[in-house]
Amino acid sequence: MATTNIKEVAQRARVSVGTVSNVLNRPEIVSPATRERVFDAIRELGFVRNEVARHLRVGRSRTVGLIVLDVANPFFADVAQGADSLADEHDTMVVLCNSAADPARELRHLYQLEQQRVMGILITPVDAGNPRLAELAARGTPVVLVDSAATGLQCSVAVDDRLGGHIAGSHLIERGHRKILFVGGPQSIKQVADRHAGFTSAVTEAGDTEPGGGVDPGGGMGPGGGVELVAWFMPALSVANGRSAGERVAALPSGERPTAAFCANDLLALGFLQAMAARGLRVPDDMAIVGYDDIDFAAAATVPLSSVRQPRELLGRTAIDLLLEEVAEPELHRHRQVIFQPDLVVRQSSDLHRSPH
Amino acid sequence: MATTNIKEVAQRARVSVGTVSNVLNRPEIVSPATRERVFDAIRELGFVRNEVARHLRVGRSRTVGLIVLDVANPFFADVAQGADSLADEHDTMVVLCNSAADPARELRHLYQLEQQRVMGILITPVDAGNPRLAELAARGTPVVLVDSAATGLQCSVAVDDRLGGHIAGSHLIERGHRKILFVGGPQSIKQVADRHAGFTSAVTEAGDTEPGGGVDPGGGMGPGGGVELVAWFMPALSVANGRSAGERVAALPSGERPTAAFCANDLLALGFLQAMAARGLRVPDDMAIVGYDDIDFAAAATVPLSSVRQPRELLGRTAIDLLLEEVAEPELHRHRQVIFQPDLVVRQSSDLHRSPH
DNA sequence: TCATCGGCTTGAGTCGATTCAAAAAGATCA
DNA sequence: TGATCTTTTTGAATCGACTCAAGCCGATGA
Repeated sequence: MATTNIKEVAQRARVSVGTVSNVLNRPEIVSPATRERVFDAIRELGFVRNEVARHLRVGRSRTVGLIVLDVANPFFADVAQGADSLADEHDTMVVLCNSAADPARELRHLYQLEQQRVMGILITPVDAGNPRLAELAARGTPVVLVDSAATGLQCSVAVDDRLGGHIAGSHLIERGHRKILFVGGPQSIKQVADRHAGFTSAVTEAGDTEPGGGVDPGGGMGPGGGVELVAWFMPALSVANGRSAGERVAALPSGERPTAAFCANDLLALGFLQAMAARGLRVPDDMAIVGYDDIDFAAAATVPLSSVRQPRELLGRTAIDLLLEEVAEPELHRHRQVIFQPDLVVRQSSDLHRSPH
Repeated sequence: MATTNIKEVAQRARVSVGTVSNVLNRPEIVSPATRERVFDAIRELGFVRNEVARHLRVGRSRTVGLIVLDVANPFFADVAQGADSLADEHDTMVVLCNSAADPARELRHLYQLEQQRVMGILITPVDAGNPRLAELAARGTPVVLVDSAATGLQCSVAVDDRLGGHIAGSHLIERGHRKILFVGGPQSIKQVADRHAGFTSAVTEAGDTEPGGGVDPGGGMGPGGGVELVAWFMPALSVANGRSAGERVAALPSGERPTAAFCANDLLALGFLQAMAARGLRVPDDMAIVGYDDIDFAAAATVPLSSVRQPRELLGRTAIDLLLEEVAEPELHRHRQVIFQPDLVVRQSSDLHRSPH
């Protein structure tokens, strides 16, 4: 380890360590001649400042942790990109961590980041009610919830998932579907629960205006005159789980089979779509599909996918913005909950103009 | 900032700071009674060890930097996941950084990571010949090249890109194509150059055995009896660039238009495929397509995409492995270059059995 | 009772950069 | 030339945890 330190630089430039530090941090207070000598020494020795020591002394870090549910999901990649771009403008580094929706991994990352004394943590929590998050904040590490609304104890940026679910539901009902499947992930994930709730509410409203319509919003596949709803909660929001949900649906007798599916994210939807193709069901004729997130691949799918769009990069940027605001004035800071509106991008996968059956 | 330190813990437990440190690092040498008292104090105060101070003192960090060309590309997400999983087993943290194929961003990240005195850096360099990488290693931060072969100055893990290009080229020629387009990214990216070179070599070999075949491997669209090759190098390996290449090709008169395209990665290929659909060209009938990386979305595309598959997670795991090996015994360590073999997954996008024309 | 020994605990010194009061050097003016 | 400012530079103290030589203590054996 041939790491040069500030002391060697000082020796070489024939000044004190204090002066080298000044050159590094407030060059304007050092005389030009000295400053040049120090710069020369830095260059000759290949000196790179030890940020660890600096951090220990000043107590303030220049890195932010971002913990997401799934790095392999392009949605989060875009959120991360948004966060990174704004952080960069503030000379701050974002370290991206993957909880893979596993509470134990999430906890480990939280602990590691706290040990590192990062400036703050942006997190899409596995479980938004996790008391550890509040404890973290209390111990001095600000936390911003991303894609998940907070309850006042911390800042958050989110997209209205209930509204998104509602939009998707209304769209499918409007297109004439009367038996609709919701494909979700673990209900403990708030996004899943909210999208499902919004979706259900759309169905309920439709049932109210439906003449003689009996609605079954809860799940289960009972008979009923109005809109029938089934909900399946898969163990993860992945392509593979979407595929297995699709296969399960395709195996149903065509009379019992829903005519449309709303998937809680695009990965599920893409897997679901693959299963349809594999089982010879036509999309949207036999099965309409709406996804969520509108990742770039949604438009490039076997059948271009309708999807609820969220402002992905803006989510990331706003989260960093809230964090920087909190760090800049911890006293004055009032926690804020920012909520964006999603919108639906209709593509071929749900765009059947005639009513099915 | 209510951060408790080891001193407060010591006071509360009525022991010295040295003892608290011992409890933290070698609990077995502390008597059970004292140990318990200290653990109690830690719990009561909510003490979390300051990794920054620890790192400064012991000089060794427990984090590794991973700089990739594009976090939004699922290929790199999978590499990162592989790295993360092995690092986790060694109680080490991976911080993921995105260079976005921009040398300036890459440089900034290298600098930040060196300042943080990370244990080492895994990087998919924008320019593998960058002398900064060797300098970094010389100054004490080990570097492992990922998805890019090194020349002996450092460790590397890669997949044989020339071979991958060759496999793709042979496949298309075998399927009867005689006018083939290569869609690449910046030639400065080694993966692009190698895939192109391998691809060209496949064509050249085919030309040699072709009766009377004049081959034009370099690019340009001159006439010739054998296999004709065109190469377009787009500014980035993205879906958008693939789309614009596709539109450009679709605009050609059908006589001049290639019948097949090999794209340097799947993002390009997916964009290219979208453009074909938009312009009403059938895949694979009017245009066969082969991509590279075999990301999960390739199989889910409008027309399932043939693609050259790489062992993505294994790349990441192996990179961490090499790094840990180097860090464990810096003296004994001999740099190694690990190379994996790619293979082709044939799907519908290139699977036309009759010869085109 | 005293010397010896092993098991625990102590606390000063250290890692590298920053800070700031104080000293030194330089500039200005009478 | 000396007094008075102003501009630069200095170096000791500091951040929090780790290390290790030295000390303490109780037990054991003579």
